[in-house]
Amino acid sequence: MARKTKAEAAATREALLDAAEEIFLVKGVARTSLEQIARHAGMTRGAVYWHFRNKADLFRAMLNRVRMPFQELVEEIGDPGLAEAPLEAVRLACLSGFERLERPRYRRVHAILIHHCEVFGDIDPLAMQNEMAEESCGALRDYLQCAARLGQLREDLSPELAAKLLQSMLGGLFHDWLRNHEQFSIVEQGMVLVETQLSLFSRQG
Amino acid sequence: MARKTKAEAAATREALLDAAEEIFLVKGVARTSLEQIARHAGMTRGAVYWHFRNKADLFRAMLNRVRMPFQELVEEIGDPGLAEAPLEAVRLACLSGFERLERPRYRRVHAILIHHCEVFGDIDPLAMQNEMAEESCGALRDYLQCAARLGQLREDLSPELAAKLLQSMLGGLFHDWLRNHEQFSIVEQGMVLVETQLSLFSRQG
DNA sequence: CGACAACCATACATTGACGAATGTAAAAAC
DNA sequence: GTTTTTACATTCGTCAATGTATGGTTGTCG
Repeated sequence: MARKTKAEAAATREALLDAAEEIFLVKGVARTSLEQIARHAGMTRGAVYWHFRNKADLFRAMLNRVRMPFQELVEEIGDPGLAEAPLEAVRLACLSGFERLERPRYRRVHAILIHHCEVFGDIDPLAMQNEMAEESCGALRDYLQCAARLGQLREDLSPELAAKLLQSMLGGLFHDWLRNHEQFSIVEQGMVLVETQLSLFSRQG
Repeated sequence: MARKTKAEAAATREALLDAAEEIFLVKGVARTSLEQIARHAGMTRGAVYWHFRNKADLFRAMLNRVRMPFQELVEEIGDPGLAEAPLEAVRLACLSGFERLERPRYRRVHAILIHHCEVFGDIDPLAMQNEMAEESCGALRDYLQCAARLGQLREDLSPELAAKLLQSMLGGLFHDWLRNHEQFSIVEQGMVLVETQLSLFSRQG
């Protein structure tokens, strides 16, 4: 095959990743061959093995397009008055996260990671989920501890417990929605749940 | 090979299912061959193909050993005074469910279904999870509606919303614990979360 | 304006899992 | 006691997927 220009080569790389997302989501990671991915992108396996060493490498590249640490969601808001309103910061961060998840690429990749892949090669999706969970839980705990210091939490509720409650609820919602996103809108439903949960946490709930 | 007695044959069938559970949990369903299952049970693939038509059939048989509908958990309690205390009924049902999950067989099979298998053959684990989720959510809604009629819920909280909140929280807890059960005890941690959530729901929280 | 290396297609070798066919020895049935 | 069936073990053909080696253009850089 003839050599492509650098931009064209980068485009076929993205096309391969797009095709992988779509097929992984439908057939699962284990049951999709590199041949199917290549054909769906209008290429052959040669292109795949040029851009990626193997399926695990391709999988990692797919994940790297959608990294979304929790801290980024808060910084993304950029409101400087949030240090005194940690509960509102959590609310806005959830909103920001939900809106991102509605973008097809984010939704698909997270659905694949959580619901459509097993361990394979040197990839351990459960370990990745553990990292994500611990990171978000830690961030939530920080904000709720801050809220507790400011007296914005019920006195009979420890911030650690509230953080775990909220994190479990968010995780459950996340899983449910990723299982089939057509059942409900995660922005609408999620914000209703987050707001009622936070109002139950707050002093004058 | 020599023929075994009926009891011995049933025992090897169970041994094959036990072996499948253990290996599925470690290597994932897709990456374990029937050969590995048979060898781990001290048999060969011939035994597997005698007792099961194929891998999907074996998988279904594995699931059938641990069916646990939500309603059963309530009936299992058998306390007749529960019609007037629906929140307590929910609490006890959660306790009963948590205790069951700590039994290795239940824990392993659910972990496999949720975290260690993709679609394969005519098996769709996500559809099964959907059924489980809708069933438990429906049951929770019934109990919380009952609680609302009895005036045991905060007036500013609809029972439907409370049910979704609780169901999401339980689902998140469920997923987190099944991901690695050594992180915490689901009976202890789960009951703390359920009780605080229910107390936040109740009128004099 | 060459020469090289990038970009991808094609062909080939290897692996390993499945499923079916067949063998067999003992338990059940009569 | 003979026959039949059960409960496996063994073997083998097939096929799909992987990985590698190789070839052929054509951008791109000195």
